[in-house]
Formats: sequence, structure tokens, C-alpha cells
Amino acid sequence: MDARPDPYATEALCARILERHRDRVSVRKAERATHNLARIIEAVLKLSSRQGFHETSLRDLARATGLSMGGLYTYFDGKETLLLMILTEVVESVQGALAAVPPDVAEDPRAHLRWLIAAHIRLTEAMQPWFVFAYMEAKGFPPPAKRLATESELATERVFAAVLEAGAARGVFTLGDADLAAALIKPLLQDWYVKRAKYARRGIGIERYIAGVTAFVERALLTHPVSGPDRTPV
Amino acid sequence: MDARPDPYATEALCARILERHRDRVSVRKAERATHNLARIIEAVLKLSSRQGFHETSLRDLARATGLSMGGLYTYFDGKETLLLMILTEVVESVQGALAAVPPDVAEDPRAHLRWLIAAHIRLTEAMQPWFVFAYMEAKGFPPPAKRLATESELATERVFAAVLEAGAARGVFTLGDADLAAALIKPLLQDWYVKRAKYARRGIGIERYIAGVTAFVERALLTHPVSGPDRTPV
DNA sequence: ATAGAAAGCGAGCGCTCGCTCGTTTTTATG
DNA sequence: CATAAAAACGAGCGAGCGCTCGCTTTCTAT
Repeated sequence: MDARPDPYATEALCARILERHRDRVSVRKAERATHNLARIIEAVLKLSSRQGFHETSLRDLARATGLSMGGLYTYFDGKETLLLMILTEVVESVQGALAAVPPDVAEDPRAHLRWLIAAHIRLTEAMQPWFVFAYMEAKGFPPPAKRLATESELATERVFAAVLEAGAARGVFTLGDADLAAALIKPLLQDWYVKRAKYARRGIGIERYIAGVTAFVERALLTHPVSGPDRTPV
Repeated sequence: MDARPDPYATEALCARILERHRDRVSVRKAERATHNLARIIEAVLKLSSRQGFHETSLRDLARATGLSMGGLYTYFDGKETLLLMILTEVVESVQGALAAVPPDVAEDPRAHLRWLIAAHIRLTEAMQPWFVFAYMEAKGFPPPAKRLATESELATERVFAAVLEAGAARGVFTLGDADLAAALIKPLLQDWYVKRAKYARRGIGIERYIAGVTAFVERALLTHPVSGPDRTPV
């Protein structure tokens, strides 16, 4: 029917998770496994956002999903695996989304930067609970998971830094240190999902936010921004 | 001897905590109470940064401080109080630090903004483990503590927004929405303590960071930045 | 030197946690 | 419809949690 189902719908994300962690899930039927994984992960994201992952017990999770303790354990082999499932899916999604830049856009550093900013914010909007989870919970976790999160963040910054450097080489951007500039852009993107309540309270929607961040960054980095009071304001 | 002891040394901070929470501490001698509170809080900050506050047990804390379980309970009346002690000290310190602007600086919006940026970054540097704790643990806080944290963050943004608005009124800054601009500055300041490891790895020190953020923000907001490739780069 | 107060001690209480496993229910197949 | 495989169940295990309290040690003032 619908030719292109939403690739960021929970079921679609969980189908990829199942594929990646087939050995951790003892339920054989893929459709059933995907469906129940979606129930479980939806519940764990919701509960964790309220009380944190560590403070969410498997009994809470059993109650929220309607499954039993034993039932849960046929969909993952331990609480830590559940965390890794979510984290890796987030990491893979970022990598995939930022690499999907149209070739003609990638040719122009300014357009590429605008595209990256918008793509990142839109991705984190589509997968908001996932990103909040990965960001908020990653620090308290076992070294391999923590390394995965850190490495992913660094990779994202490298993508931005590469575009900034290409632009600097062509005189489009003026910067002292592309790494520092990229490092400063990152928290602006993250703030959209980390402090979502703040922006909601102020009536700032996603389009306004993308426009605001883009104007902020371009005014800071472009070599020749339109000068004077008529420039696009933040 | 030293006429002005460091107001952000752990002992000084703990003296203020003791004053504020005198009723929760059953040890009577102020000097002894301050000293041991410092040992306890230093330990809890260290352990929490590694494994999170909730995952730090009072037995861990007893081992780290050399006190016994019962001994700990003469310095606070419950784990949650320990958390509130640290959080309120952070909130009060921010409020105090940002309000301490010299009168002549406050007259000039551009100078005031520069001063605020530097003051905030330097404060979070001096109290780094405290800020990391307050920021990272905030989501797991009980509702009253969470409200305190949110309100404090909002208050900080209001300070910035007020300066931006004063500057915009005088034509110094060009902005569409002072609240959004202030909201975008905040994560830049927070990144210094949240992602400290990232900047350390890149050899970016505090002076470089302050200069980078200041240049970034001023280029984005000043109505008449020096134009062309010779502008102060980020 | 000594007695009363202050501070420190740590085994133990009630509870919840992640996880297991023998059993029951559901589902798919001939 | 019978039957075996798949999935779900949930009481129970050992461990660790926050916290208490009767007792001992240390300090302080006479």
C-alpha cells in the first residue's frame, strides 16, 4: 500500500534491532519478535525518560508491557543488552542520516552545512525519545557502551569539521579552528532534544529552531554575511 | 595569612552548605562538620561522576570516606538530602556569580555579554565536578529538586536575555528573539563542563574556549562586526 | 583524673533488585 | 483434532540497597 513506510517508526527501528541482535532474542518468529520488541522499547523509553533507566526495574517494565518477568527475557538476555540495542540503533541512524546528503548539495559547503544542521535536527525530532535516552543514559554505562557513544559523537563532529574546512579552503567560511567551530555547533543541535520542554514552553517549533540555529551559525562563520541591521537575525 | 581564601574551595562551599542545612546535620562542632562534609561531598562527586549518584551506594561512600554507615548519617539525614545540598550550592553559586558584574561593565551591553560568558565559564571551571553532578543527575531528581534545577537554568537565560535586549534596544545587537538567542548561548557555556574530556583531548584550554565562544556569539549577534576575512575567527 | 556529651561504629532489618527455571498456555502443523 | 514446538508465566533465589539503633570510643571541661 504505502510504498515508503516511515523508516523511523518504532517497528521499523525494532526490525533493524532484531536483525542486529538476533542471537540475544530467543523468540523465533521475526514478526512477533519485532512487534513485542517495539512494545518493550517504547515502554522502556517512556519509563526511562521519567525516572532514568537504572531506576526503571524489569518489574516496572513487565507491568507497562503486560508481559511477565520471564516473558521479557525471551526478547533480551539482560538489562544491559536492552540498553545496547537502543544505543546502537541511535548511533547507526545518525551515521546513516548524515551520510545521505544529495551529491549536488555536498558540492557547496554553505548548502552542505545548512543541510547537515537541518538533517540532524529533523532526525533527532523523529527519534526524540531514542536520542534523549542515548544522551542521558550513556554516561553511567559499561565502558564498551560509553565508548560507542563517545565515538559516535566525535564522528558527527568530524563530518561538520570536514565541511567547515572545505568551506574555509574556498573562502566561504572564516575560522580559526574547524574542530572548535564544529564542537560549538554540536551542542546547538543537541539542545533541541535535550531541552525540548524549554522550547515547547516558549512556543519555538522545529522550523523556527532550524532557522535560528542556521542563522546563528552562518552569521558566526560566513566570511561575507550580509552586513548591517538587515541581516537575517537569530 | 592569605587575606582572601578561595570562595570555591570545597571547604568554603561546605561551610555554606552547613549553614543552609544546619538542621539536617547532627554534628554540633561547625569546624568538624564542615571538614567531614567536605570529605563526604568530595567523595560523592567523584564516585557519582564515574557511576552516577543512584548507583553510588552509601556503603561505597562509607568506604571512600573512611566513615561508617552510622557515621555518615550524622552529616545528613538521607541520601536525597546529600543531593539537595550539592544542588542548592550550585544554584546559589551561579546566581551569586552572575550578579557580581562590575557597575561600569553593566553599562555597556557588549562588555556585559562578554563578561557574562567569561564569568559563567570560569565559575563552572572552578566548580566543575559540582556542575557535572547537578547537570547529569538532574533528570533523576525528585520533583522539588528537578524544579529547582529547571528554574535556575531559566534564571540564567533570563540574565543573558536581558543583556541582549538592552543591547538590541541600543542597536548593538541584531536579533529576532532574545529568548531564543539566549537559549542558544546556554548550551555553548554548558559544553565546557559537560564535554570537558573532548576539549582536553583537543588541547583546548579555558582561555581558548572563552575566546572561541565569545567570538562565535559576537559574530552571530553584533550588528556591526568587523567585516571580511580579517574578523576575529572562531 | 573523671564524668558527661559528642561522635562514630557496624550488624541487622525490611525491602527491591536482576535474573532463573519448572510449569502452563498458545500456536502452528500433519 | 492431536501433538509437539514455541512462547509466556511468576514464585523464588541470592545479593545489595537505604536506613536504624544499641553500643563503644573520643573529646572536653572541670
